[in-house]
Amino acid sequence: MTYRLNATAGSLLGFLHRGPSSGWDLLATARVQIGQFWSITPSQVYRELAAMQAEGLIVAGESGPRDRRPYTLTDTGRQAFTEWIRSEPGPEVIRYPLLLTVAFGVHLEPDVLAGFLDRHRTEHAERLERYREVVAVAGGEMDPYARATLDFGIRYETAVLAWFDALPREVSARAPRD
Amino acid sequence: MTYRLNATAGSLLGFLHRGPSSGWDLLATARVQIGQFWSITPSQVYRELAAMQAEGLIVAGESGPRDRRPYTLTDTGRQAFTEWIRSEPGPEVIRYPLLLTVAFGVHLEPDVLAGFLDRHRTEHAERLERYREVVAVAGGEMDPYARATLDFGIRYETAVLAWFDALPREVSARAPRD
DNA sequence: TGGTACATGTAACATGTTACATGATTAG
DNA sequence: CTAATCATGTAACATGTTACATGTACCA
Repeated sequence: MTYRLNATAGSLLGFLHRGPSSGWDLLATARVQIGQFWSITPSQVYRELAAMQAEGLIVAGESGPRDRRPYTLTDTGRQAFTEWIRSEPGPEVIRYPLLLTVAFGVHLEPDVLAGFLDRHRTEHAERLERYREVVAVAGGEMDPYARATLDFGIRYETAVLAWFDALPREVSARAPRD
Repeated sequence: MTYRLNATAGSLLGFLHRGPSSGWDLLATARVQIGQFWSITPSQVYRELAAMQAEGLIVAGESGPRDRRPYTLTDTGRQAFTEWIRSEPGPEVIRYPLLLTVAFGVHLEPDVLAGFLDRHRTEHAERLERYREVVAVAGGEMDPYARATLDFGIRYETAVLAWFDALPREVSARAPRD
């Protein structure tokens, strides 16, 4: 029985297949590649790396400049990753506090709710814009898997924007003042 | 400074505005009303209820049949809820393990990945079906806020299904066997 | 009258978040 | 030479998950 990986640890191992890398770099990579649907904080990265090293899934190399400590995948780690990636992915979890606010919108001043909706809509629009730029710039040479997850992001943001725009006045309108 | 609520606790207080209710019933209500974008387990409910009672946001009534213990909102609780609902909703969090699997799809046998995709697609299709039925049955008399969150679910599931269907063969196809 | 679903909870653990501490290096 | 950023990490806490324990009421 090998060490049971959680999804965050599994992803880190996945990135280590590309070669040795430091926690800092892994964090940056993760944020770019899977950040849209799998958030990761620095603490988590270092915690998982420490745990995985203790289990022998990775080994730390000599620390380089600025204490950069490159981690390398071991055979045990490779095996653990393979096991993880082959296991049935767990259920999707969406936690969208804005929707809670909407759900209890009766208890909220229309102006306040409208403000929340505005800000969140803007954020989604910006994200969509960013994804589209990535496709425009790098779309051609992306591998089909990365491309598929990016496409998910684009479709998701598009759908969310359409939702914002279809919201009935009672929900989204600021109270008229005159 | 009143007690700082988390979103789960805030939602429970929100439901208590409709009248006293037991933990069990709150759980059922939450699963129906906000379960699509805010998962809740029994443990959480009882833990938050205990904490909120300790803070005086709610009071437990006489336990009825089967130990049902109805909780009632206090004025302090009402105030805490108002404060919570008026606070800027936090960022959205999506955690979709299937997308991690896709992202690392290079390391996975095509058949296995195709199987995962199949099962998840089915689940999304079923969910969409369920939402549509709710609209068909209760759509008319739903309040616009509940309707808006349900609409979010419908648009989300629709977009996800479209994503599944647009996946390129390299990603979604089972290896041809012959 | 025996099984099933109801109803509340506790304990242990896994994961995620926030805040902070520390020192190294680089850019201006 | 000094401020900003890089890079690693720890500590404390909040939240979420899983497994289990306990007893109650209803229904066949």
